[in-house]
Amino acid sequence: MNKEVALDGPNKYICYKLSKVMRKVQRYYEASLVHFEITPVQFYVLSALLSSDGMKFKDLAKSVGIDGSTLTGILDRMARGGFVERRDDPEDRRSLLIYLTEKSKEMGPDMMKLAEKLDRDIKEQFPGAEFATFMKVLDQLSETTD
Amino acid sequence: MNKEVALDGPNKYICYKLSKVMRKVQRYYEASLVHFEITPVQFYVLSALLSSDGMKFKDLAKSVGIDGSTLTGILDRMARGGFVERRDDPEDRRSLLIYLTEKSKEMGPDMMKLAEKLDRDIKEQFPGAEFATFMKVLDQLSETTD
DNA sequence: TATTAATTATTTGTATACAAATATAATTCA
DNA sequence: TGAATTATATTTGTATACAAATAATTAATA
Repeated sequence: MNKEVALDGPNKYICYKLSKVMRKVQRYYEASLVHFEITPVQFYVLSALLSSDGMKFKDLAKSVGIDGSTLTGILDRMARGGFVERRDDPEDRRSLLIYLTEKSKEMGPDMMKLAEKLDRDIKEQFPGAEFATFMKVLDQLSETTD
Repeated sequence: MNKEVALDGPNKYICYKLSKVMRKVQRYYEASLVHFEITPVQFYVLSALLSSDGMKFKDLAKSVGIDGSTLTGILDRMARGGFVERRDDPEDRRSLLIYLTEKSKEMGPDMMKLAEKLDRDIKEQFPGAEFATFMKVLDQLSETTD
């Protein structure tokens, strides 16, 4: 009678739960951001540049917390989509400065409003204190300098 | 004086925080699991099979919550590493049954003990009630049937 | 100053992750 | 029964993600 597939399987592990929820939330973002023809990760990069346009490649990578070799590909696709452009750094010929285009400066605020709405809709499902604790633990996990 | 890179950037978005923490915790798992020559995702698959060996491919994909096209590649690498083998399903020639090898049945419990230790070390950093709330929200997010 | 070090971004290789297309097999139903 | 539909796993294409190797440039130092 019991067609259940596993007793616990991987579901007890923190890392497994995190990745499962992360992928789910990411697909939720994707479904809305697709109207802007941008991916969640590209939106994070755009969002960092909205705070500080013209960052060095290296600082941008640090600011979104991803590896430089990953960022190279993301910027390739964002440039192809007309969201950013690379410019030479006049002070260091090894370095690149990353700038938003007019298009992304215009679209950026709408994307941010959308993302904020998605976050509100998620938050809404929980008692305020519960979700605050959730975010607090998340922040602390992201900060610990292991 | 202020060389900070961004005022907030993407860091206010739930999805961004989740992915950042998830990647960090995953790297933490990786660093230990590498001694078994297995990746975190492959360990989740192994863990599902430890609960129920010989599952159908389709049920295994559902059980670990990943797309079938992703699982195909994961099983290729796990078979190459000697952790699993595919067998024909005698009842349905379209279907495959996935079995653990002797090697993975032997190593499995040690991997689980290790993962449980990693989880304890994470949990330990927080007051019990806080972490319980964190896991509760995580579970609820993973279950909502959006 | 010339050689060595270190820094910066890219490339290459491997591993997820998913959508869409494909091939094979089982099921439906006309 | 035979054709159309459905189910199953794989393949292909695109997008992260990171480690290691590379190319170009700058900094350090002998």
